[in-house]
Amino acid sequence: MMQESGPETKCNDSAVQNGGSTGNHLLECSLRESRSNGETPSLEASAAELAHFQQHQALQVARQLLIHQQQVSGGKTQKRNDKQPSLQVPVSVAMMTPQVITPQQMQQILQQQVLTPQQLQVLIQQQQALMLHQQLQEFYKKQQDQLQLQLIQQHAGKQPKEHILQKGFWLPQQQQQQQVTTQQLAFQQQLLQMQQLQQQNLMTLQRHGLLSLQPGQPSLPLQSLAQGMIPAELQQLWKEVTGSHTVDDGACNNHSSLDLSTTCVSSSAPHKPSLLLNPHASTNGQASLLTPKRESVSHEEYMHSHSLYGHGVCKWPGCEAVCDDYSSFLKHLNNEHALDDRSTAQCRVQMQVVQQLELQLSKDKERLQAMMSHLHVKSTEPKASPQPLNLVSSATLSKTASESSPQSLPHTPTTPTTPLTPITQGPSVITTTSIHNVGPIRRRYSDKYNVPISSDIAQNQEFYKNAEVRPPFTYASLIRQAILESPEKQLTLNEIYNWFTRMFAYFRRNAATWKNAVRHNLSLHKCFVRVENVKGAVWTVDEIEFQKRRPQKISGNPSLIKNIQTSHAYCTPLNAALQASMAENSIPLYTTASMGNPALTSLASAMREELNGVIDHATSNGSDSSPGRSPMQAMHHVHVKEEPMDPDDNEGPLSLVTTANQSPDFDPDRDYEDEPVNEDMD
DNA sequence: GAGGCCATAAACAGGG
DNA sequence: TCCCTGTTTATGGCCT
Repeated sequence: MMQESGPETKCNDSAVQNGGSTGNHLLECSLRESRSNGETPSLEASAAELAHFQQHQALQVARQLLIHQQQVSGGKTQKRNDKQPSLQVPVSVAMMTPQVITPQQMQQILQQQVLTPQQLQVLIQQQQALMLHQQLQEFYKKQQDQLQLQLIQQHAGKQPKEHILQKGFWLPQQQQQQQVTTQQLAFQQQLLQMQQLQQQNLMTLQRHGLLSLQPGQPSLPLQSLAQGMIPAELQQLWKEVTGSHTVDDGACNNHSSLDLSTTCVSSSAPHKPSLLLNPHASTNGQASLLTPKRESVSHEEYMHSHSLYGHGVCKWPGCEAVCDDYSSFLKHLNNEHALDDRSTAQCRVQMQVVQQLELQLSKDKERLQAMMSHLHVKSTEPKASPQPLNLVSSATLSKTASESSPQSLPHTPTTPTTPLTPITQGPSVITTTSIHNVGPIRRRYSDKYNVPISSDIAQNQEFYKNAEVRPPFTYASLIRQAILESPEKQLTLNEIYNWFTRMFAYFRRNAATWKNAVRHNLSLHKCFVRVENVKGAVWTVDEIEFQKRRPQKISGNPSLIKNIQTSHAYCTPLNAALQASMAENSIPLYTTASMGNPALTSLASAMREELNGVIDHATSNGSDSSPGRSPMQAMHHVHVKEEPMDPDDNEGPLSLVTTANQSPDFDPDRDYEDEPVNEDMD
């Protein structure tokens, strides 16, 4: 009745002409499939209704995306008859990639290795967003035309015969006319409903973490939604670059719907979703709201791909609810973080955080460029890895990791996360190596140097847990940290092993090697005391011995002092710069910044610790200048809690119990020993 | 170049 | 016998 063959064929053709992207192709397949079900005239009406419904679904998503783009591009009032083909590229995208890059150009970029995988990912996502936008513009326009045409046809009653199928019976003529009017009303109601749903969907997108992107990435939900619509070449390129597990884009699985099924699906009839957003390229291990349930992809693979879920904990800002498995997490997500005022407010806050981070990043990048140009420092790694913005020399991480891992551990720049700066593009920071050292260095830091191991581990806990990167600390420092983190300040050897494997992904390999080293260090260093226990033997830390390890040299060797001071002097202005930048961008340290944002939390923590260190450093220079106490010891003094000291002991911070467990990420009430340990990985 | 620190490897012994 | 734990020695790299 609706003469649907014409417009739909046009629509399909246009979809193919637009590059045959996966998403449109899926939609087209779906539409075509639905039409194929209604070949006989008697079924034409129902088929049309089905197609209508599917179009309605597709239109919802399309409009939702367009509206978001309108909001991004200036908050223009949405018009239902938005037929303007003008491409409103989001600012963040337009700034980066004003044009769609062809696959050939992308290939060229890849061959030239100008970009890091992270940069490439961002670029690809931007490209996806652009292409999706274009496709959706066109698709949406055609859908609008088609819908209007249908409305006009219904209204004018020009159909030769109106076969309205309702409940399986043919209606009399009066009922048919009434049905037409009813349809019109329903149609208008649907259109109104669409607008409401668009808003809901948008909020759901934010709720599902789409806006909690890493700094440097455009805060654009489209990039995730667009992942199913990239051209095959880009997908292939991206597969090659990231090696990420992607799902083959051949089959259309109706279970491959969205995590936001609560809105998209529930808002419609329980039909098979016609628009499938392909969960392609869970890029960078980062989250997408897409939680495909395809059988070809293991469920656990995607457990780690949801940015709101990690290590069995809901990462919704301020939540941290423990979810045993992914399904329980989803239940929790839908129950506890449903669309309400609170979640909406949190989303807004998160949006602001992301925006501020992006702003901060851009400013700091400019500042960095100015600094580097001023210092004539050659950009360390223009195509290289995201350097961790670690107060430890980031080069140490990679250097030591690569150096002492003959098994060629994957210390690639594409590790899941990096300390403090999960994704940065280009040289994020001037490392100490790039300034002070030329060539490889090998240095590991004990607590006696300028970086408290507790704070570093606490700040980069997730990084160390996930990335097989060697921590830049000695075995002795790590062992000590493990012992001091324990409630009773004593651990058995096996518990030390467990701490290593639990805290560091690096130590989940080559167990024989590092375990031997642990035993060796325990025996070798006098600071580790073996105490016979009822259950066996436990190891404790003799802080006196630990602090005495190299006091004379540090206090007596001017070069060492200078080195430490240099390091310290380097860290302090860095944090000052960070603080200034955050202040400049009005990022409160302990409010929104720390609200579920590990990066900012870490920054704040690092700055807090560093400021403590500076204060204490100044104090120690003045009053506490006892010989044998290194500047680091003085700094460390901030992080230690003095216990009743032996009055006869004048050796400085003796009998100290570090308060490492007061680090931001440490939960003193948490029984780490009860946690599952990767014993099987040995 | 010497000395120290550290990582790694290995041998060895004792106990469960 | 095997494994775990603990000790000791040797070697090499890196740094000061």
